Amino acid sequence: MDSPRQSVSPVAPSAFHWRSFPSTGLVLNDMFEGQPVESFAPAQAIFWEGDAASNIFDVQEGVLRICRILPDGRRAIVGFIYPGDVMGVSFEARYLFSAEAVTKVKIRRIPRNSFFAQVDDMPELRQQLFAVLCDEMSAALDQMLLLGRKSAEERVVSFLLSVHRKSGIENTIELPMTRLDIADYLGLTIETVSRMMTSLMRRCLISASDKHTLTLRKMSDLRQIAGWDETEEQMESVRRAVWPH
Amino acid sequence: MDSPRQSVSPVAPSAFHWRSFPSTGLVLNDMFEGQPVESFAPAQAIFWEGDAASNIFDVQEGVLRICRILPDGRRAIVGFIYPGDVMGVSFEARYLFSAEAVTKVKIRRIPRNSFFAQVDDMPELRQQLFAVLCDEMSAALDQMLLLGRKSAEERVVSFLLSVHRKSGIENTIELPMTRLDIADYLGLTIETVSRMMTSLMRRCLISASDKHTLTLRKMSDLRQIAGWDETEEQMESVRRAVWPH
DNA sequence: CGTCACTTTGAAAGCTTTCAATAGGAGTGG
DNA sequence: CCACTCCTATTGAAAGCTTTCAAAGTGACG
Repeated sequence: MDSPRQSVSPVAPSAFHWRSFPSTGLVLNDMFEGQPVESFAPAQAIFWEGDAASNIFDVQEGVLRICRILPDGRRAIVGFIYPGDVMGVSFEARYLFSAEAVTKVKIRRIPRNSFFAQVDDMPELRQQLFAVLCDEMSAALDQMLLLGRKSAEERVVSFLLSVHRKSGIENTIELPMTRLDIADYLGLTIETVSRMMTSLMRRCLISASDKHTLTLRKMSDLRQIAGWDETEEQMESVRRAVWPH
Repeated sequence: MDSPRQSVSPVAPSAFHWRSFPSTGLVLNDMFEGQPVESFAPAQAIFWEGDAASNIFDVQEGVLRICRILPDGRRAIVGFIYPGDVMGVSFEARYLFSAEAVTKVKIRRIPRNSFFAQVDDMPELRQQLFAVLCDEMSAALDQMLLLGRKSAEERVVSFLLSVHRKSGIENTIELPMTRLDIADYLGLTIETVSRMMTSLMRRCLISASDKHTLTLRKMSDLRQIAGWDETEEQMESVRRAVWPH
């Protein structure tokens, strides 16, 4: 996937001029240098929704899930966090969601205060912070379309493709999360997720070496099922977040 | 609803100190002063998803819907925009969604370039821009939970309550959008929305003077149906976006 | 080899959608 | 002022997709 470093200096779309800063090459993740690395075991929580949002986190290894819970226990996973992602940059006084380790996870943290103080002073970091927020927003909009208007099969295939785009190697993807996590992410039940997987395998669109390692066999068919037309692919190339000036 | 002016200087949660700037009282909306006011008729589009994101908009009057469409025509409305909202602050080179007038709408626009140039130079505006983005993110997370895990009735009631919070007067709310808009916002069909409304009326939880003007009769019952417990109410008070320092 | 957690599969139930028809309202023209 | 049209909303009945409930299968671990 794109590291923040890569996403800051894309080919500039013609419509704008991009401000050029003295190229220190500083990226958000660098702010965490020198901080101790903390490890979390699978299922451990890093923070809970509603906690005072005292820290910003940099994920070095592993995968996290971020989720919201209804009073009666129903859960929605609103995103998965991969290495290189900066997490907890909500602007509110309290975290908007809980974060839990899916796999073993290594993170570093810095206090919100100093994170924002630094970002406030450095235009380069500021741009990146905006970029992060806008990438998150873009992903959130995609997810709303998925949850509101896609069928179970479309949701599962969309998910597989998005994992592939983020962390796929060749045509194989790793799904470190459980079926329950996937279900809560897609607004389905574990049974439905399982059935859709089975159905895709029977049709040879995917195959599984083990339950958490899949191979995507027919990308173009899968893309069509997910509703990822060429337009969407096109969009990808311009969804590099940048600060116009 | 809260104007940006109000949301910038809330009671500070105890965990942080808030940077105090020379109080110019400048708000994002002020950046649009002097710009001509443009009018749009209901159903007119202000911009389309994928258009070059050349402008930022300030909504003075009316209500807009912002939506995404699947290749086959299925539509998801990802939000409604009310007066005072600033729209189009995506960070990408192209708009992430289409914006269409629900009612007659009056807007002003400024070029992205100058919007960001100004914001970049003024810490006060910067904070507000972050605030806007984070409010949007918070709303997006709420919506994902709604779409992924709430029943039809819970969705409709949640919607009514959120409209009430944004623009309710006493216990009455205006729903300028059609049932189709509401359905596309809630991931339902118009028939289901209609049935839920009918059901709520039969139980005297709401009543309607006309199809677009409702009275919420039993707020606490409605809140319970929507899954808005006291915790959530509590959250509201700390969801005033601010820049920690 | 037994336990436990996760996953898969089957069958029935349930909720929402689809299809179809009716009703209500605003605007137009005779 | 009424008839007519169009669009939106409501209501009913049947269909469909996903969920729920239940049971069996799989794999990691002690």
